[in-house]
Amino acid sequence: MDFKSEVALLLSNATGLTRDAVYSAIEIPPQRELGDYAFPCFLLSKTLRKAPPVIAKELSADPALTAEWIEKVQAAGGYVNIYIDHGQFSKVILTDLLSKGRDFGKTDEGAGKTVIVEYSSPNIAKPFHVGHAFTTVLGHSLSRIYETLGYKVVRMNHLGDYGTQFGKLITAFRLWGDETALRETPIKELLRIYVKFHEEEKIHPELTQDARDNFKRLESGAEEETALWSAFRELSLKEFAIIYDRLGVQFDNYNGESFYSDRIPAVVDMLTSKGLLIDSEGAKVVMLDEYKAPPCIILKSDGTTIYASRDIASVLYRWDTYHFYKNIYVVGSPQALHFKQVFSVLDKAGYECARDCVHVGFGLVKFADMKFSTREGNIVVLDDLLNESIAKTYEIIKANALTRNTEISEEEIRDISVKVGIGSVIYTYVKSGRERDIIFSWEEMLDFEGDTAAYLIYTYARTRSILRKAADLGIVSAAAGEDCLSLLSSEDEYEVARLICDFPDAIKKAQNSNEPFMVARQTSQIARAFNRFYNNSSILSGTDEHQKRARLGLCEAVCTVISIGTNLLGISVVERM
RNA sequence: GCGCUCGUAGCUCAGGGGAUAGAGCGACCGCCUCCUAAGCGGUAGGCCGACGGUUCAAUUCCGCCCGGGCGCACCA
Repeated sequence: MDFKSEVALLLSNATGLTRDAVYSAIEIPPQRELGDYAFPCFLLSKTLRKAPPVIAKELSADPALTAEWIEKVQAAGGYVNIYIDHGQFSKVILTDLLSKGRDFGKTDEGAGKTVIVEYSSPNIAKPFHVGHAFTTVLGHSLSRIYETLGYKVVRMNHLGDYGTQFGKLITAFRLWGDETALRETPIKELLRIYVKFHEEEKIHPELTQDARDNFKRLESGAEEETALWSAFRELSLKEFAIIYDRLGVQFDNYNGESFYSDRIPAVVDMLTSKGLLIDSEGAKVVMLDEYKAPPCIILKSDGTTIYASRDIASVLYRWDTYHFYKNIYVVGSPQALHFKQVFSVLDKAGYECARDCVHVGFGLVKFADMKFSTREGNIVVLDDLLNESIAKTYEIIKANALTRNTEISEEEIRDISVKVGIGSVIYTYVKSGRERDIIFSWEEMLDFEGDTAAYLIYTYARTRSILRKAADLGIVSAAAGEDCLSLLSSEDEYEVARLICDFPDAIKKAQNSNEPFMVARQTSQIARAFNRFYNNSSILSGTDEHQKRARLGLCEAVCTVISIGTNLLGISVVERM
């Protein structure tokens, strides 16, 4: 039973408005004292030609607005405030959750639809930095959110694995490469020779031509060059795999730029045959004035292709292969124009699927007083960030275990540190709207009392601890549908139930706007409400058996929701901390 | 110059036509003989960047301006 839509039904009967119209007009009052649902009467004042407060008064006395779960209906200014029976509300929502368990929030609204999520997409032979982590974390979370709503998700890692830099790498490796180093620390070695190439190039300009020739040979499939390129790619990928493993991320395929390169000529042919390709300053472009965008370059003046052409090829390939419902690109906001151009070109060429392509942008990653021994330039490598976070988390947990004198093994402390340390980094990426720049600050992200992963994980561990204790005491949690659940009618208990009730909706909103933070926010609100309840009420030490079992049921419900929420964000929880 | 985006509490961020604008951090004051005090409560703190417009109602929508960020053809 959905209380809001039941309220809408009653109001619809009383007012003559459609149920949908009422449903969308219903508000949640700003103060608890004002009831649980409110209907603003302003929109009726014109047709009824009465003042809103008058309408509210009349409506609140309407016999149509009665039900056994409605406590009272009260007019307040231009609003009709509806007070529902909190115990019954709690029982209904907890019954729903307890019967579904980890499936709570799942729907099949996406059944039969395929969503492609392109994310992560690092460059081969380059370090994986904190910007890559942003797309990786977002894309991973979005994938899980879509899956929860029944969509089939294809996770694509569009690797930067092609282009003239590979000619340079081949040249450089033949001159200065170290086989052993390449195998041990591939990216470090590749970066080393890449940097050396650029230094040497200044003194020996002939290297540039050699690199170009190598890339040309690679493009035409020459055996030696292809073998080297392939080795660079595979070894880099092996190193990325370690990072993905740490983040708990996986992909369905790694079709990068190289994969699409031989599909570009078809794009050029298609655009040519449709008469969209125009000569401009030596390059071939598609004009996009009607889309209020600058021309999109398809072929450079030297006749070679450019990233826009590759992205167009990839959309067409994906459409042919998956007939996607949505094709999502989790790529930094600065590339907004590029995607607008790519999608516009496809739209202009008559491809309807262009409208189902969406660029999900995100902001910059910044640091507040963090000292990193940055290896190259001012990029921060993700591994360094994770290691540092884990180390600092370890110190905090270790210190706390000592002061609290808990018996906890060194091994377990290490395990908790890894999960909380990595979770803290992930949470920083998903705690606010993705378009915002984010700032890493140890003080903030590792504050165990703030809006952080640690707080969330701690709350989860706390619910687990209570559930374990209850099992020891032989107290059985209330099951779905049990009447004792309606004992959960206090302010604190109702607040938790209400927030849990909104959780599935938060997942849908997150999907709709491609904003994982909506799940993060709802989850953290539930955790906070639970801690308030925990602080004010004793769960296991009461005298009323029914109440104990009901409260334990609430505890179990919160445990389940936090576990679902953190899982959707890609954060791991621990049994105790 | 054009385009996109943002401007809300000291800081980091939610909200998004409607009833007294919220949360976390920080500051101040409190709460453990009791299930994890890594918790909780309270207080202080806002002309929601400025000005106009639409509306019964604007922090929210529209316009203009100011300020920050980003992007504007052969890199990705």
